[in-house]
Amino acid sequence: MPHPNRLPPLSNAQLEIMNAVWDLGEASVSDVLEVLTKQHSIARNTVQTVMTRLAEKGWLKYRRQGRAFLFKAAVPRDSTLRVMVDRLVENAFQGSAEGLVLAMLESRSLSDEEAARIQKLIDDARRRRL
Amino acid sequence: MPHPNRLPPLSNAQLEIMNAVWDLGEASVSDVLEVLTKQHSIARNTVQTVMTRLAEKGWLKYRRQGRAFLFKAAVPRDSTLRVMVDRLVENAFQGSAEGLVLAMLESRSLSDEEAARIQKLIDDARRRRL
DNA sequence: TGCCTTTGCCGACAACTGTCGGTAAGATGT
DNA sequence: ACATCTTACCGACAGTTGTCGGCAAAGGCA
Repeated sequence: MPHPNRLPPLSNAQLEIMNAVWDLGEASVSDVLEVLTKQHSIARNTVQTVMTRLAEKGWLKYRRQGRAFLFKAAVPRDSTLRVMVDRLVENAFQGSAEGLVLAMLESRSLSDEEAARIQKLIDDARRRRL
Repeated sequence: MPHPNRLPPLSNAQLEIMNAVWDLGEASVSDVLEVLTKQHSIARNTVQTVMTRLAEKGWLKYRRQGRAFLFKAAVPRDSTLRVMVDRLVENAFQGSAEGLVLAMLESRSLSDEEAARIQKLIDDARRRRL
């Protein structure tokens, strides 16, 4: 179970594929292709190539099933997301998580309902920790 | 004043340089080099190349001053950071800002003091908005 | 048996990135 | 005037990414 810190960062296209695999649990190239084509046009071989490269790098593992391969994520989604956020905080916000939240608040993409839910989230987390 | 949405995403090395330029306001290659070498070893030409390419892409603008060039960010830092966060929320958290906050909370990199300050931040923002 | 579909494999390619070296032209100091 | 320093300019190179095409084997169907 490699830690995502040791792995190179995921590009957007790679993340899309990882998301599909995380959602599906175990998936063939065709399965992932099916998911992705719902979002935008993409060739089978593109998916194949990216998945192979993700496996080479340790993001995916796979096993044969008959003639095809079934891929599974080699790294859990949540730890990967944590690392991504940590990196963003570190690189873009000089380590200030507040800075990140501030940026979210300034962006219209955060509604008041969401802000309220987030507050509750933090509230609960703090209560649990103290 | 291009909007960062129209610009290709910044890699890590590029972000480091943008950070230096944002901090300095207006900076020559040497100025940026000086800042970066405090963090890690890097050749002058590396900085030069990356800055030139950032200018080609519209992240930086520049003017001559004597023999050298002075660069300025062509895009404000805050809107760039907003876009970066929005993209992360979109691509990694399927649009859920809560998901991002949850990831931060799960990560040890968020102390309780920070959590408290963040709560206050959201509190203030909500009060101002309502 | 012969054809169509699915799938893997190999290779390709242009773009971008991070990294720098070499050269040469001005600016500066002695 | 000469040596040194600073800086821009040009070019290079290996690695990664996103994108796919073509071929061939394996399996299923008429």
